[in-house]
Amino acid sequence: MFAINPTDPAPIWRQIEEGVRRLIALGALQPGASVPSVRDLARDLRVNPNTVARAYQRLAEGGVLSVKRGEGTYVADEPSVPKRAERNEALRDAATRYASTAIAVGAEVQDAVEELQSAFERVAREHRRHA
Amino acid sequence: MFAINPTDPAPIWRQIEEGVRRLIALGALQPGASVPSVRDLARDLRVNPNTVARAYQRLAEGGVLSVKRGEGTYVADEPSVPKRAERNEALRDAATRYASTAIAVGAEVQDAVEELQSAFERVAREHRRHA
DNA sequence: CCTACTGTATTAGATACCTAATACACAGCT
DNA sequence: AGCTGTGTATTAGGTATCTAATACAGTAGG
Repeated sequence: MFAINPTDPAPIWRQIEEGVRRLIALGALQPGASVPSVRDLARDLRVNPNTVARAYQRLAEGGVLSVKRGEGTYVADEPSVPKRAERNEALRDAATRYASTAIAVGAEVQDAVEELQSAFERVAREHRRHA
Repeated sequence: MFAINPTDPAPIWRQIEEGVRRLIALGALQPGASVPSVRDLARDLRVNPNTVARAYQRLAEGGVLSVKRGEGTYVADEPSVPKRAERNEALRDAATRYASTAIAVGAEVQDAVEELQSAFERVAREHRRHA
């Protein structure tokens, strides 16, 4: 699936939440597909089942996953996508954080852009592999 | 100086540390210049003095700031800059985080790049203002 | 000397997060 | 029915962060 980054200050449940959204956005997880069970993913990520459960619950609330209690969890038939406003806000926020640290380490815009493009390819490729 | 982002999962002391590095990298804080006192900056950022102190101490350890106890804190005469290796690693890490969330919200590379460029300008401009 | 400002240190409390260990309720399958 | 695998809930303990309040130590200036 994906990996947890221990150096990322973001809480693990949020990393999981984002990871699932990523897989769906990339098409690695199609609508109706089943996602790993809470315990399976927890073992896979070397993480506590409660943490995975928290991420799944948030995704279910957000209409991204569909939970069938006792049976399993699936990608919703029509996975809800963030509205344009929220989407732009999130993107802008993330861009600000990236730009801030880039400037702090003395990088130029060009460096940051190149590194970003590499990251895009790398993340996408990594996901299509384990799909 | 700069602002604290409450939505940023990074701890406040790290945001302060990065903020100071940013100001120096942009030339808004020249070598030898005095930085606000612990209490002043704390009041300015609406934050506890201990949190600011922690950031200053780390920056002093890193050779970025020079502390004169009882007198004040100043930008080091030759502010140490991260080595190329660490710098690239940090940039790469930050780029990965940005790319990850960008993909998660369904953004394309072009969108992410544009937003990044805007963020660069915005952050730089914001700093030169309050310099 | 005294006051006012520096950075520093300590203690305590609150909150968020993660882990671990148990349970419980539901679905599917033999 | 019994077993196994689902998601869910609860309790406890540990760690990191932030805040608040209070001191202590050093410097500058009236």
